[in-house]
Amino acid sequence: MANTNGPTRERIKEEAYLLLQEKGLAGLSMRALADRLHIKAPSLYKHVGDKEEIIADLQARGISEFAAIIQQAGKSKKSKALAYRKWAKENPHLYEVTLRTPLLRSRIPSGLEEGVTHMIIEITGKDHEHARAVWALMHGLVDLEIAGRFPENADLDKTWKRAIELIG
Amino acid sequence: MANTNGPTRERIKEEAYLLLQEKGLAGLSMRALADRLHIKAPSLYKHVGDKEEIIADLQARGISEFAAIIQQAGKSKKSKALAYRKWAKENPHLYEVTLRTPLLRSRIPSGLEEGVTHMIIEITGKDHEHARAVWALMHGLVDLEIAGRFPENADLDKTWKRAIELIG
DNA sequence: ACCTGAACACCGTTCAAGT
DNA sequence: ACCTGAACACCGTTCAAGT
Repeated sequence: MANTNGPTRERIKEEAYLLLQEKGLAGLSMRALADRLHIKAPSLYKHVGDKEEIIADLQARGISEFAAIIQQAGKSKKSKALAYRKWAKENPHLYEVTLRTPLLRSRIPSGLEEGVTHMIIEITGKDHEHARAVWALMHGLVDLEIAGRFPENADLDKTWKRAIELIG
Repeated sequence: MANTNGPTRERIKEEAYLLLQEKGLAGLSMRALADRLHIKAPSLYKHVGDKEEIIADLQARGISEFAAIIQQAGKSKKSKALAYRKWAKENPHLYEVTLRTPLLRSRIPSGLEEGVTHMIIEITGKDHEHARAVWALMHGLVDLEIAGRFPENADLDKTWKRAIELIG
């Protein structure tokens, strides 16, 4: 035996997070993850069910981080919106897993998603429909920006300013 | 020789489009594409440079279709918005390649992207910033809807109505 | 000029075998 | 209880060899 103690489930998920931040979603393979833990890929399956379990854990982490960031931001809608953008740009890989990958609802802690929805409704101060439209606007801006979809000469600060006016 | 005529580049790209519509982006592999053309995967490389060339072609097709759909829709912003939603929902795989996959700018016909940008600005009737915010809102709504991100009991018709009011 | 099998460097996952 | 090598069914792509 090379190791006296194998990695715990927590250790695996933490290492998956670090690997994601370093190499992105495409670089997060079971083999690469196993390498970092100094075990072989098949051994991972003694600790986690499958790769989806790892992805679901990262999504839960992303949702929690996101909620914390928005709550800590200033009270105005503008502060909240700019915090959303800042967080997404600073954590593009986590953003991709959390918001650009189908949500593994059955595998994340129940209540997590609902909590965030509730928070957004409180911030926007109106009903579900308005809250969803606001969220879609923020998400759309971030998504198109991360994907490099806006032309290079686009003034995105100005675009966000205008978007925030829209939802004011 | 099994075939007297191998597939043309056009035939390959058309078959790629059909395969995409049937099996989605994940099902669009070079091997599966070759199977449909009754050749082996390595033979594809005598006709196309690589898989990116095929993806770029699909993106160009998606952009063109999208532009046509929006132009054909009624003149009001509401009609245009609902046409956007309808097209995306009816062509989720093409939407994914075209708008959820990094745009291969260097490999699509020049002017295509700019043409669409120009069109959106004309429709929204204001400046670049406003047009981008409107586009982000539409894209965000579609993206979250396709990804199944809204709760199951969400009334999306109502959400779109509210979003359209926002940009009125 | 076009097509092929074999190969390379990858995936996620299973399983019998070892300790 | 945990780890392993070998294997299976996949990827995109290259290349020498055939016609």
